[in-house]
Amino acid sequence: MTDRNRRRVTSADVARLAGVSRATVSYVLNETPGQTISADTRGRVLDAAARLGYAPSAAARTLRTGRSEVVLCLLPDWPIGPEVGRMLGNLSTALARQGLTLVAHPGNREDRPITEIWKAITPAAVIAFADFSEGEIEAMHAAGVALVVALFGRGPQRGRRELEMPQQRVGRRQAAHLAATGHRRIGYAYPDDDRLLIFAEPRLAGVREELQERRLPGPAVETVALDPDQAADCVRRWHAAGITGVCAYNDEVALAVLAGVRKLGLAAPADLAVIGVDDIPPARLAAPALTTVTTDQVAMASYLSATVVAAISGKPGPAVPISDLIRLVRRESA
Amino acid sequence: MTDRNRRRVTSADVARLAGVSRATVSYVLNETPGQTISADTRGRVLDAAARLGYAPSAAARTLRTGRSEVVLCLLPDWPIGPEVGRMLGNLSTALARQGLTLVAHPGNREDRPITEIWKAITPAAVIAFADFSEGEIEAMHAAGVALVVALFGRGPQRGRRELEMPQQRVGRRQAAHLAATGHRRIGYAYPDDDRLLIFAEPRLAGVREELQERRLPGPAVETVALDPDQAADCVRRWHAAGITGVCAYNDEVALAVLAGVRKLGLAAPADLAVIGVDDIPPARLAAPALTTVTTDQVAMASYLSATVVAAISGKPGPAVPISDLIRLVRRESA
DNA sequence: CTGTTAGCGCGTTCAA
DNA sequence: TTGAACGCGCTAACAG
Repeated sequence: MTDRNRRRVTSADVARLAGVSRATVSYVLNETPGQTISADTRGRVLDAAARLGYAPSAAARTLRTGRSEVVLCLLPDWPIGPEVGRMLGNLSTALARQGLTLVAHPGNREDRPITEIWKAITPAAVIAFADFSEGEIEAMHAAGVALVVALFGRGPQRGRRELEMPQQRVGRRQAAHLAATGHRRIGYAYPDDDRLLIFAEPRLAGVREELQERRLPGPAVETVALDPDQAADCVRRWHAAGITGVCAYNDEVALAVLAGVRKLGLAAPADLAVIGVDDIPPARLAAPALTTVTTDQVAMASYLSATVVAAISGKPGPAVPISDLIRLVRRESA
Repeated sequence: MTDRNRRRVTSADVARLAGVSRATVSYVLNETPGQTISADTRGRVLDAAARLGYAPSAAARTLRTGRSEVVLCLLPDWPIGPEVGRMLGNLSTALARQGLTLVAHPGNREDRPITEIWKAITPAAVIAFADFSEGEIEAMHAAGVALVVALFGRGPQRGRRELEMPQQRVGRRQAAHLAATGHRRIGYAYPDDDRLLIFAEPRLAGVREELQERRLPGPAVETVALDPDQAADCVRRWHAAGITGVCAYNDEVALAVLAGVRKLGLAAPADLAVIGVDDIPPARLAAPALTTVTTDQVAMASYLSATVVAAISGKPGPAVPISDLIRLVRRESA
């Protein structure tokens, strides 16, 4: 039944079967405003298209309109967890509502330069976790990419820094909770992976700010690896220094701290309170259940989506929604 | 300095600056075999292209050649963890070596149908986690997609089932370890999420097979939610039924079982041995450290990549590498 | 109001 | 090394 090696079905095929011109097909299928097509013709075209299984060539359309409906997200080269996954899902949904398709490119550092990637896609916009170089932004605009957004990154840059502020607030929230529950000497568990620095720096900065505002001493920073023994060493040092509460970079690091605490025969939060970030599933399954801070991914995604849509259509983006983005999930560890 | 609203740089611009025809530009830039271009001309073209920052339009190229360099991966709508992330990264690298660009689409079920997605991309191949319907496969081929691969799925289907077998082996490996360490009555911790069924079924089937071969009673299956209390109920039932070892669907479920064990004041592996799948970072940080089974993502990715590349070029794919894909990470819980 | 003709957008490739 | 046609959908201009 199915012819294996037939040509693509084009709008010309539909036109032929419907007995109309290609232009008419286009008008009907796109519901072009300002064009009046009789219900009869409409029906014939629609019918023919359905019968043939017509799918317009994205390439041709993109070529003609100079704009694709695709938004490209360049993923960071560090391991992406469920949080990023959720965020992408939400963003995808939000963009889909605007007729945009989100695709993500998993960026391994050994891969060819990102140039190759957007060249192959011709996206309407590019969203990345790290900064772009001036040259890259240059080149993308030259290639017709409307918008380039960097989610995180340091240094003066033309790309917007849409999500950096929330990251700092995450840190502040952690510190605030610890301070509010009576902790005075606080530690920070920094991740053992340079690639996470774009996230870790603003979070740590947030902790610093919060402590400063409350006139508490700055955090005792330890780099903690995802290993019970190494984490135990850090815990020992914190304990010896009179630290009673620790903000961890994320839940995984917090879990490592908890493992260290257990290893030393100590208890959380009695000997050391621990608070993470993300609320990954294992957090509530830890011993003790991990207190953590999450961001409202749905709100974040729809904000980001609005920014992208606005920028593509040349309008100014929405204001950053500062409130209610961050939530504390209080469990047992702090 | 940078003109904000200039036109795209096209091959015509390069041709003009280099003082040659567009055809020549194309030949030089693509290093078309069978064409002889003088070193001088070559140099001028290359130089002009670089000076203008020329990036060929992917859309035009795709339109003309009828084939894009993009491989689209349709992600499942369940939360993707670090394992899938790693796999995508590896696959991306492997495909990049072949000149293909991998992009992933995070598929939320509320999104528009997948049709919209490949229409917007025109990929050379589509890889998906779940099965496609006959109609979808039909439509994709009609739209010029060369290859459609379903990674998992049940039912007779034209799409290949490239990774299903390894999943069964994962289950077998879990059961084999438990059996080898003296367990006779074994439980299976099934995930509390219907969307995971495509993974869960083959894994459970693998456990069943292994037990059957060893003439042991079939697994006592419990659906365990990611919640300490509910997990404790399951553990209680297992314990009462004389089950001494449990294979969990994945590490998260295993962590839940472990939480249940602790909750009841029992100990792992003394009262109940637990073995997971994936080796997520929290696994080694659990109490006790979780024994688990992993698959060699790099090998898997390069195998999958080879399959895609072969199929795109019309050659038969490589054989499934059955050996050394699955590794046991033995820690304390089993 | 209905629908058609014609040409564009851009890289590729055959025939000259 | 080049002119010219092609792949496919969009849309301004135009004719019934």
